[in-house]
Amino acid sequence: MSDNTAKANPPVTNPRLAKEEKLKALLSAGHTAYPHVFKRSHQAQELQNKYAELAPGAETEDKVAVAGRVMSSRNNGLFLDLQDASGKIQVFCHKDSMPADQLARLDFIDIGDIVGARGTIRRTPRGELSVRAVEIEILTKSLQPLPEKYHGLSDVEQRYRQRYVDLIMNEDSRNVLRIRSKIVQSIREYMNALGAIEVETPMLHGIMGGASAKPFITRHNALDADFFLRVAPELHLKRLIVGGLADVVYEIGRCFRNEGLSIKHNPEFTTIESYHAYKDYNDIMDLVEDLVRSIVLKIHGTDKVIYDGKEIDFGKAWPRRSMVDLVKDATGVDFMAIADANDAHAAARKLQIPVDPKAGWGKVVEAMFAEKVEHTLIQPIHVIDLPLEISPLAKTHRNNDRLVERFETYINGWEIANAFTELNDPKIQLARFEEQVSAREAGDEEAQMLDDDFVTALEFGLPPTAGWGMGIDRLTMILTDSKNIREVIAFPTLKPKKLA
RNA sequence: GACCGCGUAGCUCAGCCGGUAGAGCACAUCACUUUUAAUGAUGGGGUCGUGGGUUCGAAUCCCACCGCGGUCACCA
Repeated sequence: MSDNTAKANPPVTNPRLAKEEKLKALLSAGHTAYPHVFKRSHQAQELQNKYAELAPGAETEDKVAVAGRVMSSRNNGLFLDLQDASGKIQVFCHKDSMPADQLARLDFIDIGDIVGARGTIRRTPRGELSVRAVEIEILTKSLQPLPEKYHGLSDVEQRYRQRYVDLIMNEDSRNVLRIRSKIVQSIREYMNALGAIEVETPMLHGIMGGASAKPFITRHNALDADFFLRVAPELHLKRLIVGGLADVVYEIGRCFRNEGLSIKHNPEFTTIESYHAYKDYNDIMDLVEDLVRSIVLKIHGTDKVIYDGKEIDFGKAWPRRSMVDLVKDATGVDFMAIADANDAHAAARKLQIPVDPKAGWGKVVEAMFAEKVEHTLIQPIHVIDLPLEISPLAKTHRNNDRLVERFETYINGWEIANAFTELNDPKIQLARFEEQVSAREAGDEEAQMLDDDFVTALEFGLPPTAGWGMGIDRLTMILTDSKNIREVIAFPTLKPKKLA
């Protein structure tokens, strides 16, 4: 208003308030802070590529229009660094190139604002490709101060809670999520090329099944019913094979497990699961190996990847070793020579590995594997022929009734994929479900529930089928050298901030 | 869930054997028209995570709580 009011107010020094003041000034000067559109001619990286050979000091008449966020400003706005989704380009705002009214707009522009600039391409004598601006325009006024330009945003909590700030500031964060997108896209392309069809099955399940896990429970009001958020899409996908929808179906989507968080576990995570009629687990081993190798090649251009300083070689043929053999290599104990659970427990005690006293032979073997073998499996390997006891949905091994035709693929000591020849005998499936129910009643919260309708589906007839699932988050971690699963998830689960 | 560590300005960090809070960036004003973390001068900005305790006095010591990270346990 009057000069008096202006003088009465102390100078605005809070960065946030200063931006509000500048917004007001911008509006009173007759500009808009949020115009509807700006016609760009190029992205920054396109120009960097197109003019890669332009010599320092060279001026062109080539007119371009660029837009992006102002990441830094030097010499009083003479040089602005614009960042767009492709990269960066400098905007050069010289008084000799800009009409006075355009030059005056610089007063309203802050670091963090999104601006558009029109002008000609040049390379400065110091070698920086620049747009010599004739016109400049605020496309979006930013009201929040950006983190410090040199160190950026490093506070882990804030990076995840305000991922948009992290993405503005950290190219590494942008790259990880971009690679994740490419991985998912590569999987789709691969599956579609097989003639598979992509499907979507329910996330709200009335019965928990498809994996051993603790579920989230939620409520549908109108139906007055509780639902489980799915722990796996498995049982629905097999129903689609029963229905003959396609010989190969796959789903890429979220699963939810109500368990602990860790650098390898987020409560919601993404898997691909796929089912293949008239195939067995041997076929799936070939498929998983070929698929993963092709993704690695597409992402990295080589079949070798460095994770945490270790080279992982996806190129060589992946070994196929039985779980019991691997345990034998690591411990000297041949569990196939051990007939019953008591002897298995005795062997575990001798190896000083704690095991749940209720565990049967199969769970003891699994515990030995988890303790002695798992972490050593850095290079890709298919661990095959797992105990039946821990595999209620897999078909009994054709040569050994204590085992199933199942494999887990390990890379970097982590289970990346899990697959089996599907159990399709409805009577055996019913019996396996009943064992799960008993385990549940005995206190095993992760045991599955009896899915009657799934048994009915099997009674209609599931063709010989093999299926598999793969954790996309973990694969992405390995391919982006990420040490924490939260890095590969745009918005990882965090405890909600309590309101004061 | 258990244990260990961390929480100071918008951001990155000092300060922590108790004596009433500092730097750089950012912000404001000024100077400067070929910079690259631009530069120089001046200035403003803090419930030191929250609550309680010990003390003449607490960012600093103690306790509880909240949030985050790491390790372990369960799990993909």
